[in-house]
Amino acid sequence: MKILGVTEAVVRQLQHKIILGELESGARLNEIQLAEAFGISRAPLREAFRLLERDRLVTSIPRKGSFVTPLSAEHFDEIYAARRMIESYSIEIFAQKDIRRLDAVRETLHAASDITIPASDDAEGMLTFWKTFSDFHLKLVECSQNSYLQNFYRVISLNLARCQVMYLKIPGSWRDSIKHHGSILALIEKGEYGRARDLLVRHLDMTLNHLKMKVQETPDQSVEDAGG
Amino acid sequence: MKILGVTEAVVRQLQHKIILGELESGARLNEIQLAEAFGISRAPLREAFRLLERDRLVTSIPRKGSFVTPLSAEHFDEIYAARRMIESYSIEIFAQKDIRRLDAVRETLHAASDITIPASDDAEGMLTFWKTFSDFHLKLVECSQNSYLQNFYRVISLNLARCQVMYLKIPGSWRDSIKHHGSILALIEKGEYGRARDLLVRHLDMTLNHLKMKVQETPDQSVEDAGG
DNA sequence: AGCTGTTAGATTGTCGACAATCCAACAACC
DNA sequence: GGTTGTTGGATTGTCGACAATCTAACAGCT
Repeated sequence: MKILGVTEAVVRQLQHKIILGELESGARLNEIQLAEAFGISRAPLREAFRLLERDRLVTSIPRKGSFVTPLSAEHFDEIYAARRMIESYSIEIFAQKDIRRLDAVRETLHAASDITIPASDDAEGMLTFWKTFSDFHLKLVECSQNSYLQNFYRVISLNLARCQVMYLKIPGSWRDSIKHHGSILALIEKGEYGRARDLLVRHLDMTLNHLKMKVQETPDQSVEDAGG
Repeated sequence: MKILGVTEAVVRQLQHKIILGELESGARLNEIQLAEAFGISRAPLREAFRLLERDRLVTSIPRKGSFVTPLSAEHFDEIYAARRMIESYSIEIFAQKDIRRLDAVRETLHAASDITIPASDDAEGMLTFWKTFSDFHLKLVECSQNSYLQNFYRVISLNLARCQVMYLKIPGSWRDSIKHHGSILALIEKGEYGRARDLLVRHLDMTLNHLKMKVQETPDQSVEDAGG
């Protein structure tokens, strides 16, 4: 129970709803309705919209309204291209700066290898599951010691989460991911940055392909009414 | 004279003030004072803050206030590293996708070659000067056809502008820049992407070095009171 | 019938006021 | 004298109401 921080709480809730798809891609976000639903006034809600807009989860059009940022198949390519770029760069940084702060990365990987795949209706489980995996890549990017990149990667990561929620249902591929992550980390530790980079890119491409296949299978999702 | 769009107008004005250094790095942004100065209420001003926060020009700390995002020498390195990464990537995309949409890039370059260096007290001139140059790089990034990258580059570009305002006073180096830009474009058009990339990186490194030298020369700036 | 102007409803934009919180100066105590 | 508790002012957070704007349905005209 929070004493204060209405905006913060609302941001987190909306964030989760958008990631989990409870608020559909492109859905209108009615200020009055949502304010009533959260039991707050419109002022902090609008603040929350701006924060979410910063993370590209919400798109506001002046005098028109705010919407859940649409996320189509083309965005998958963009997101993965951006990931490829940033994470490749991060590995290059290892080579250049000889950073040895991999403890945090290793920890996140360890956490990931223990986790179990959540059921499709287990929203909270899905979120922690996503967070665990995204943390590995995030820690990797943190090693670049570039705050701009970290910010950017956070945005990427959040939107990636929206994609991955669809992908989560594919069994087995997550086990492969954990293996890949381990191999990448091992290569970095051995100083074989080139091979680490290659494996990373291959891993990302594979994940992207799986994701796109999955989306092709289910071109239209059942529209769920999130009003009540 | 605008009929409506208070927030938009305020955003632009604050943006310019921050870029030009009229609002000092780290300066507190008092809501009441600024609202009065602009002749508006605090609501749209706060909205403006959130928008500027998205662009990393303003940093808000909950229940503490909003501040002009500090920009120290370390940020120069981060910004230029990010530029290097993104623009290198953009050139790689040329190689992969064989994009031939360079007309826009060429136009911006042409515009840049005509421009004259503004006087240090000519604020408007400085802004258009910056915009002209940043457009070249922005158009380059647009060729990547990745909206995430473009958004990110916009943020980079805005913060870069803050750096470059300091740099503007170095005569001659801008002429070099124009030459470099021309050479890079020519290499891309000839399909020599590797050399284009190398020149770009060299150009960025040189600019960064000039910038850092300039900053070293003037370690403390005269603090200007922007309150009245 | 199809198009355009009007109008009513809904929605966003803005405002001024109040409540909660933070900060700094001052006083009391060890 | 230094440290801690208190108190007042300043500032941010939140609210409800009004104004400006947009949307869409309806009526009137060609």
